[in-house]
Amino acid sequence: MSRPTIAGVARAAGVSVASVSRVLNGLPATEEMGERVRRAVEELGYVPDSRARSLKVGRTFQLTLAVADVGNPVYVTMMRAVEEVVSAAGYRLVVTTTGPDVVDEVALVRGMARGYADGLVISPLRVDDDLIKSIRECDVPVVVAGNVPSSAGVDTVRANSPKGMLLAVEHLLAKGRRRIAFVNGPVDTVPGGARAKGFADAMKANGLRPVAEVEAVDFTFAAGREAGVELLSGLNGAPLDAIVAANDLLAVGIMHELAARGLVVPDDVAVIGMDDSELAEQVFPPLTSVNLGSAERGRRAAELLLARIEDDSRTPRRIVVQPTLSVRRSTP
Amino acid sequence: MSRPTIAGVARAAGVSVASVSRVLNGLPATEEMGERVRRAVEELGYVPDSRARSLKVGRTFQLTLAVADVGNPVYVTMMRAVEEVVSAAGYRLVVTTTGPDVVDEVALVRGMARGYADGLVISPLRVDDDLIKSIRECDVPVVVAGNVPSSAGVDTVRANSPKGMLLAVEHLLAKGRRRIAFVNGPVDTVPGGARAKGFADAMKANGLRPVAEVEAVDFTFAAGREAGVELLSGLNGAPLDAIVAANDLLAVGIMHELAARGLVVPDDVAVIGMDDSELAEQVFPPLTSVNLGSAERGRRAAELLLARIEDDSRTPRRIVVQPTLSVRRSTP
DNA sequence: GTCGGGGCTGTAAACGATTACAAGAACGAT
DNA sequence: ATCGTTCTTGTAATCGTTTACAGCCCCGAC
Repeated sequence: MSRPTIAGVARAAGVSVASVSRVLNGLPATEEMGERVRRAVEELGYVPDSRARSLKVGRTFQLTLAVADVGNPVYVTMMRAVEEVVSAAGYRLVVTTTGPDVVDEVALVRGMARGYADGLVISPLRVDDDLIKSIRECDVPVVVAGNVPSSAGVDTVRANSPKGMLLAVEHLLAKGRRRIAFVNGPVDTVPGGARAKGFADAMKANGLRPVAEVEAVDFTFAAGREAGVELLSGLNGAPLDAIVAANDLLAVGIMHELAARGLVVPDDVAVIGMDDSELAEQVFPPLTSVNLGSAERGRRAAELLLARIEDDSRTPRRIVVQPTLSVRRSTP
Repeated sequence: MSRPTIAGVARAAGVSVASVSRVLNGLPATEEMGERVRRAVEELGYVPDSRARSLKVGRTFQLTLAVADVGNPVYVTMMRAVEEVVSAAGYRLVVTTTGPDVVDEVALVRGMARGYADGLVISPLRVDDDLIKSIRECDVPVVVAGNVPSSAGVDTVRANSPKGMLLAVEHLLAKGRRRIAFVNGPVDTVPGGARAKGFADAMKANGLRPVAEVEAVDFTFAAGREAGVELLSGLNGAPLDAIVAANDLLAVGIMHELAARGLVVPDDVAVIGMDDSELAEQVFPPLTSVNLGSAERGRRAAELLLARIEDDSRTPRRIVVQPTLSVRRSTP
């Protein structure tokens, strides 16, 4: 009554287990052998046990994508891209979420050694030495979608935040907006840090000083809204005509707070987000957003992972994908 | 150089593999034994291989959640709820996406027999006899988050769409809107079918006839926008003061098309979505939406799954969770 | 007719854990 | 001193596959 094993199939077909295995894996066998085995398989409804199989062959044909927060629409873009590449290569993709804490990320990477998957793409929110160390020591290949120091010696695919910030700031300038505020996520995160620096540099390069800067508690919509409150009530009458947000969710949160105060986007205040996620085109007005290439990063990360699985001796690569600006109606 | 096995640890500690296993699993052992084993484990950086372990014990301690489209925000709500329950019970959650085709769903369910996970929560978009059959024959417990005929004899947790539609229609009526159109997703899907019937009944119960009905090609934002075009240009001047959409993404797509034609929500046309996903509060104006209890359905589904894993002989349960209405500003 | 070679096929040994069973040690009761 | 418990530890079987190796059969060449 319970699940048939390969031994059961062998018995039913009157052949050896080795032959069953061979037929199932497409190794040479006589026509008759193939027929008998296939019939027995069909009859018993046999399905090979992947645990036993991967124990023996040492591969699971599963790849893992780990992201911090499934609610952030930037990850769905990335997820789709990764999924496409890995499934074309014959792997299943499993997605897990780590949450915002680096200890959970470390635990996840360490856990990969248990043999859950053949490789991991991780997009870490926070990075510390422990995480780097665990990645380097990990027995399965890991590629990082995000920025880690090149000294770490791991495969990475990252965005060019500074360039992205430059696109944002210069777009605003071109539209005549010079009183720019910045809403960032936590600056102790990888994207938060990169964007803080990128924004500061972009402003300086254009001889501007930010009207205000506020740091949201995380990269969520609710945090954006709160940051909007803080920003707008902290102005004390200082003029403001544009806001750059560190991601789309924050931008959207801010837009709500602007609306609540009767300010209209983009006439009174222009808003630019980052990530160019699906959300950017869904909100109203549609959000101008810096496309940091999430889809391409996902694709490249997946390709890198597959290549490393193929050949683990390759020297680590560091790919950076360039941003573009998706102009929509939240800027003039 | 390669990964240490339990045998290596045993050798290093000068004890037997059985003792190592026992210590690691918290079975009784002397203080000294525990100490030696732990030291060897630490020293070698040993991590048990989960494949071997689950081959032997017959459990993977992984649970799978399968959804049609990770881009649909209703699933992130559900995902969060499921995650919470299963991780509290000591399981890892892996999320996979099936796509819109029933054959892929069937393949997924059949594939569960390979031992990837100890159980499955599936939220199928389309259901046919094959799918039901594969669920019943599946060697691991499956619970369906969605509507399947009670004759199927499987655990299900479903929403009460008809009741939800009633809430929507009666809310509009209470606000004085009587010229109501309906935008549905594909009517050959489970939610599409349920909502079509629910809407028709709700209208009839209130003595109303729909101004128009259109069927989008799927449940995405883009499809909503297209459906909006079709709806609005097909009116031929018929008066319209409210639209009910079968989910939030469709509703948002429609709102964009309304805006493009200079119609303002809710003054000219009220819009109601369904699912009450995070998107509903993120768009502008915030979307009134029927909360079909995705979070609770996720939670209940996960609990049902755990219960069935515990005791497979329980008779199948069918839970239905009741809707509520989240009133926001897209209705007057 | 014998021998060599090339395919198929079967037997059995892995893979890395858990666990039933047996054996040994320690200890108290008689 | 002997016996019986109880507690700890080790040996070996087992989970369900894959695959190295050896055996077999058949065929063609000498």
